[in-house]
Amino acid sequence: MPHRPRQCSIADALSIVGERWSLLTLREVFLGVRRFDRIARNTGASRDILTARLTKLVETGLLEKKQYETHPPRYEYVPTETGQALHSVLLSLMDWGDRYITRTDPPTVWAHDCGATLRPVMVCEHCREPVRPEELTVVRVDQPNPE
Amino acid sequence: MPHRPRQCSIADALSIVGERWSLLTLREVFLGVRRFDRIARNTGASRDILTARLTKLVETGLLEKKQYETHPPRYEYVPTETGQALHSVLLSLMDWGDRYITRTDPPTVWAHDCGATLRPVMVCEHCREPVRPEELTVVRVDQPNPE
DNA sequence: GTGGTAAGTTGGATTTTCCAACTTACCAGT
DNA sequence: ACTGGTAAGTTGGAAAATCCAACTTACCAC
Repeated sequence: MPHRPRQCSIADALSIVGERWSLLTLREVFLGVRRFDRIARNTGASRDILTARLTKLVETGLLEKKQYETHPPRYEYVPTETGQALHSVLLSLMDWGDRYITRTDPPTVWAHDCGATLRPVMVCEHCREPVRPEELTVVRVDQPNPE
Repeated sequence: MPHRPRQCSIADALSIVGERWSLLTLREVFLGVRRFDRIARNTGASRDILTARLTKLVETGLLEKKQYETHPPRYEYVPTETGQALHSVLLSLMDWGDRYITRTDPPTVWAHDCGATLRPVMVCEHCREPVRPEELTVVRVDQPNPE
């Protein structure tokens, strides 16, 4: 019986943003840093790899490469709707890092338009209660290896 | 003036779970698959890399390695509280993948204890409204490169 | 003419990852 | 007793990804 990996949207997502520097590149873009040199400095990615990542993020439709000057040609990278939608993934990861890894004062703080400092909470759309892992059950899942 | 990368909890988080196979390994653990061979098959990770990842996840306190049999010794990996807390990051990533990448029927579906199929939504803890990127402002952020 | 900025590209070294085969130790069936 | 299967790795060598510093092109400012 052949074995295949589990079919899963997490794996699909990681095939787009799972390589090193992709998510930090998006972090910079979300913070408003949209040009090559600055993204390179702020992330620490080497320039050749950053070129590859930006190209991929453009090809996969997360960023758009816009020319903001013609002579000489200069570009900036702006998020598409698909790219924007990843913001909550980064907020989620940031919140986890804040709580369990960094442990000092959060290095980055966002304010919500409601006036409060943002504390992102994941809730169930239906009942609006926070999602706790122990209150979840798998309904359907790809089963690559029958028991 | 020396350049340093931005100090950030996303980077801190990725230093723990940003390598290839870490998040898929955690996905399996959250789905209840907690033994080496099965995790290897379901993720597709090669065995040596999986060994390294599991070791790191144990060392960083996301998983606990429990012996469930002594002769011969056999182990299983169970999430700690820190590990559990990553579940919402994976839900967030899964939701993004479902919506923008996979586009077919979601391969994995969770039910919430309230009875509904889970649709995870990120809200502001204070006002309980969904977090939309355009309603956020950076309050404080490490500035590695002064303008 | 000199220096600086922006957005890359290049070559070569280093590090990670992949892959298949091997190991140890037990159990189950014939 | 022998054969096959399972579990949890370990090993050696090849392949791929990443890192790094230097180079390029084209403009502008002094």
